[in-house]
Amino acid sequence: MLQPIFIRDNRDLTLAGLKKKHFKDAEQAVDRIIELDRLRRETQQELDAVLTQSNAKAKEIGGLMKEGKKAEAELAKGETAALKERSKQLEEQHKEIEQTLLEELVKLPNLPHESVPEGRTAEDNVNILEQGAKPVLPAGALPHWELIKKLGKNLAPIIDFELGNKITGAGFPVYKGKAARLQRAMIAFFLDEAGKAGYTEVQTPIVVNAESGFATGQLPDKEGQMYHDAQDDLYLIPTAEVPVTNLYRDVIVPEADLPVKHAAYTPCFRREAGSWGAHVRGLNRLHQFDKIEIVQINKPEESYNALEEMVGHVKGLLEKLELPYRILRLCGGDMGFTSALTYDFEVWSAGQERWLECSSVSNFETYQANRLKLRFKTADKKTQLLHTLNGSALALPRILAALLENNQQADGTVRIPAVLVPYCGFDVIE
RNA sequence: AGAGAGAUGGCAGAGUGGUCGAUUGCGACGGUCUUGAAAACCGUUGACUGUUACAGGUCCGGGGGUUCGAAUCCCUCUCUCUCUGCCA
Repeated sequence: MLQPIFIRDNRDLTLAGLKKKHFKDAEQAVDRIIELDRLRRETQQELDAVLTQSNAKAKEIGGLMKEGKKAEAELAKGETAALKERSKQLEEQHKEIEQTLLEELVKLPNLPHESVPEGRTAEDNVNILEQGAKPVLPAGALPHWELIKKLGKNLAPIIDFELGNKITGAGFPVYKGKAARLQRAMIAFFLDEAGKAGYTEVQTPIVVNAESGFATGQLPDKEGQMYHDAQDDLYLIPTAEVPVTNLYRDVIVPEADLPVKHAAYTPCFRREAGSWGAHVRGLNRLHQFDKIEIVQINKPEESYNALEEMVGHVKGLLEKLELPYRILRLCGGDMGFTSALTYDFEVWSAGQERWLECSSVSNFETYQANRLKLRFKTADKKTQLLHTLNGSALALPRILAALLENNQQADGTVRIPAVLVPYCGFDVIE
C-alpha cells in the first residue's frame, strides 16, 4: 500500500507510475485520495482540539472533587455535554473518512521501478538473458504428459492425473515412484542450496488468516484466487511468501539483524479461476504444487542489491540442473499488483518447444512493509519502513516437466542431472 | 469440547475510577570511575498521528458501553494457561 503522505508530496510521480502499470482512472483515484487525506487531517485536528478541552475539563473536575468543592464540580460537569457530543460526532466522521481512505488506497498497485519497461502484455517483457543450449531431442520425443505414461514400469504413469481427478479434481496430480522421489529430492536440493546462500529455513502454517492475506497484498486483490475455508475464515496459501513475510508483521527489526533471509518449502494452492485452456496441459498449470520460496527483508538502500543476489541464486539453480533458461524483466502492464520490479525466469521445455515460467523474483519495496508495519530503527532513532523481496527457488512442476522432456534419451528413458542423483538415489527413470 | 484463570512497555511484573503513557526490576544505550573490563553510581530508553518546529491527540489483547473522567467498572470477541475429555 502506498502512503498518503507520499502520494500528496509526489502526485505527478504517482500518476506516471500508475500509468506505466496501466491503472485506469489514475488521476481521479489519486486526487480522491489526496482530498480524503486532507479531510482526514482536518477532522483529526478539530477532534484533537475538542478532546484537549474536554481533557482539561475532566482534570478540573477531578481537582475540585479532591478539594471537596462538590457544587462547583457539578457546575463544571454541566459544561461538558456539548463537548462530548461534538467529539462523538467528529470521531464518527473521522473513522468513516479513514475507512474510505483505506479502501481507496488498497485499490492502488505499487509503483514500478524506473527500470521497468513500458508495455501492456507479456509480449512487451524484455528478455535480458538467455542461457544454456536447447537440447536436440531424439526422434519420437514427447511432451511430458505423454512421456509419463511410458515411465514407471508397473507404476505407470508415474504422474497420474486421472487418479488426482478421482480423489480431488483436475489440477491435483498424483506423483508415484521415482516421480515422487524426484520431487522430494528437488525439495531437499533447493533447501540445501538456499541454506548455503545464507537463507534460514522455516516451516510455517500453510493456511493463513485474512490479516496475513491482506498484509502481503493477496487480499483484497486476489480474493478469488485462493481457496477459502469459510467455517474458520482461513485461506490456503498461494505461495510461502504469505506466511513467511507475515512472520514479520508488526515487527521493528533491529538494524543488526538485517538483512533477514528465509527459505521455505510449502505446497501452494491456486484456484486459477478461468485460466484453463489448451496451453495448460499436464504439469503446466496446477491447483496444488510444491515450491521453495526465498524471502528477504532489507534496508531500502540495499534492496536492489538483494534483488540481484536473488536473481543470481536462481540462475545458479537452473545451471546446476543443466536446464536452458531465460530471464525477462516484466513490463509495467504484466507485473504483479504489489511489485516494483519483477524478473521472471522461464525454463525451456523441449518436448513442448515452449518457455515455461518457473520463478518470479520481485522487490516490493515498502508496499508490503507498509501494510505489515514492518520497520527498522535508523541510527538517528527514526523508525522507517523496510523493503520486502521474494522469489521462487524454485517451483517444482514446470522444472519437473522440463527435466523429463529435455533429458529424454533415444531408448525412451530419462536421464537425471548429476546434481540431483545424490538426493534421489537413481540416475535414470525408465 | 467442558470447567476455571488470565492478556499491561524488549522481558519480568505492579497498578481496581482522577495529573498513569503508566511504580519497580532486568535488559539495552550514554556518561562518571578504570590502563582496559567488571562492579558501583548518574542519566536515557514504546508506537502511531500531527506541526516548519513546539504544542496537541490516540494507544494498557480487539470491538462496544457506563462516567465529567477508565489500564482500572460492564458487555462482547479473540487468544493464552491449568484441569478434564479426545487425538497424529
